[in-house]
Amino acid sequence: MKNLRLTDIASELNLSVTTVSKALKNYPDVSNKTKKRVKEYAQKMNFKPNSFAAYLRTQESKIIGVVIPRLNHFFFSDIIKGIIKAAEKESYMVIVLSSEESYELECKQVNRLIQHNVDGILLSIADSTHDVSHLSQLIEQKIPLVMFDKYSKLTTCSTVVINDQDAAFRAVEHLIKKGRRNIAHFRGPLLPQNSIDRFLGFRRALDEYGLKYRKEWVFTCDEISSEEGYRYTEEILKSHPEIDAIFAVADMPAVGAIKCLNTHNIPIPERIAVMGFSNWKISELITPSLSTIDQPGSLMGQKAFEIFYEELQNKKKNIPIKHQQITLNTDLIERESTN
Amino acid sequence: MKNLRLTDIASELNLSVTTVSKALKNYPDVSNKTKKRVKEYAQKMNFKPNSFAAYLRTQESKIIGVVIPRLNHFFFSDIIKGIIKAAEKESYMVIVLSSEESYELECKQVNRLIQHNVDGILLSIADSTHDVSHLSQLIEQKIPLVMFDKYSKLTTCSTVVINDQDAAFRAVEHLIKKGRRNIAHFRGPLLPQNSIDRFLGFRRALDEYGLKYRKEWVFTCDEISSEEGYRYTEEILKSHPEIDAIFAVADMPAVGAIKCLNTHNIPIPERIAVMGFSNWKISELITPSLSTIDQPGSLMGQKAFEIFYEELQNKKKNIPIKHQQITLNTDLIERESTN
DNA sequence: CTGAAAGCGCTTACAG
DNA sequence: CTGAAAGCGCTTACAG
Repeated sequence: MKNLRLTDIASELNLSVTTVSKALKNYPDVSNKTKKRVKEYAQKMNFKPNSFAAYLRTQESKIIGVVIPRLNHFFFSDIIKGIIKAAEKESYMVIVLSSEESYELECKQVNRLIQHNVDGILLSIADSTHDVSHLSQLIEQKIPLVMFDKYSKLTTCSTVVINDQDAAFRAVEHLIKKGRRNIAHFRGPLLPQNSIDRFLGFRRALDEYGLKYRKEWVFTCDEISSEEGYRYTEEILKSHPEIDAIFAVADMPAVGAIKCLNTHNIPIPERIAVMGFSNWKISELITPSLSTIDQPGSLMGQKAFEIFYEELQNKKKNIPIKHQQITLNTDLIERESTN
Repeated sequence: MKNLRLTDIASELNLSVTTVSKALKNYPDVSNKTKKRVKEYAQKMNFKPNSFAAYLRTQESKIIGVVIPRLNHFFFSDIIKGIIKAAEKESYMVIVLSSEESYELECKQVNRLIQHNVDGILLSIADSTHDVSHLSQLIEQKIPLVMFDKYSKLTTCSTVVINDQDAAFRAVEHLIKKGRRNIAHFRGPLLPQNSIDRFLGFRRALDEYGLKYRKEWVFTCDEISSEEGYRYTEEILKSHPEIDAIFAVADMPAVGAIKCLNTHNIPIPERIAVMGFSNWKISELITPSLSTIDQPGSLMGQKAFEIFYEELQNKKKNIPIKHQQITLNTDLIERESTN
């Protein structure tokens, strides 16, 4: 049982391939009667045009590529889910590739996708990406590019992000309102915009509430791992006993902090409150449960696809493309670790 | 900058398209000198043949489809990672689709992949799949199918699995050796083979160690969620105070159990020991950390791809396909929840 | 309103 | 050893 071809339908219905093709695509110069016949038969036989053959003519592959920094990462899985669902609605297939947070691999994956003639690329940049010429190249080739979550300000393309600075501000403000005055920050790596923005939100909250910024209370998590969170928390217990709250750039280091505090029998939040960022599943399951910022991953993926699709339609109609910068809302989730 | 075509290389080197194509594919009837010229130029220009055009002749799309029951699920992400890495080595692209544990959606996704001319399908069946004709159809169409993790005994295809019964046996044996005598089991849904096998492993351990099986100590987690684990643990505390250990079909219900015991200040493992299954990241991060069975997700994905690739090569050479049943090893991870 | 024909970029059987 | 030509399954400009 091979997939049905236009030729098969044509000979079955005693029509030409041309007419069948046009009927299926609703060309105005085909009689309604013929259209009806063809469509009904195609429907019955579950005919789908061979996308590879179609591509050769239309240069549209009906495939998009997605490049994310990590595959086995809850937040990105959520985004992928949103992308795949949105893509399904427009009969798009999704090829997923990972940069493993490596700049070189990111370049390579982008090139692989170009070679495979994807209609567009949705991408979240790797932490180590310092140069964006592989992305500018996409813009030049007029391949729609949408960046999500982790983006670069240097690339002129549409983006779907959250307001990291604002969300971080609210997270720290929450700690301050709970009476905390000596707040440490586990920040992310130096390069990515969102770890910078979360750090800036942290600083702005200190400023606005008249708390002094101490750079020795800022710890850099290059891996954004629970191990780093654990280690820095031990350091805090040893060398900075005055610290009464931790705001982490992500849930993983926050979970590491909680693990460390539990191990040392330090009461949370009485002695040290902990605030995460992302609202991974784990944050509600650990004891005590972790207060955090909820990021709408699936929605982010969905929006990213929708923008790509809009840009593609405009490109086909030769409408000049206006890049969009979409900022999604985040929610502060209060749980036991700060209450 | 469009992708380079054979025509471009041919005109650049004053050769025919035919010769260029043959040179690149190492046909014996092209002179070494020409081959060298062509290959060097192609290398320099980073030429990759357009896979869509190639497909039309060879019927090979260089794309495989993967269908998993859930996208944002740590274990499956791990498998996907293994698949993508292995696929990359053979220049294969991976299209990922989700069945969301729904039989209908699984059928639909398999059909979408066939329509898109994938060279093969790697699949883990949905919990609700009760009929496998959509899979038998693949075999009939000679589209290689490899099932991983969750498989059906009714489909004649290669599989990559773990020995669930044996792993479950060892998990329960571990609890028994720690002195537990009244062991509850949070089992998975009734249909999937691996929840059946884990249940059978549980029973066999009881039998071999002379413990009585009590069906009122078996609780079914249809969603395999932490919420179910939490709820059943409350029920145990209320109605079955003699229970001194829980063996859960997966980490999530086990984590729910720990959450519940923590909330009620029940000491773990002194009063109740808890054993999970899968070794998700979360299991080492909660307090107390969770003893569990480590499943090699990434390796499972890798093997699944490799088997598909082998079958495809054999199919091309018209070698009859021998299906392989691969069983990967699991490890028992002892952590605080049983020690 | 319908259809013959060209062409997308490859591969490969065939001719020279 | 090299190349002209056919053909994979579509789409679409063109002819009638």
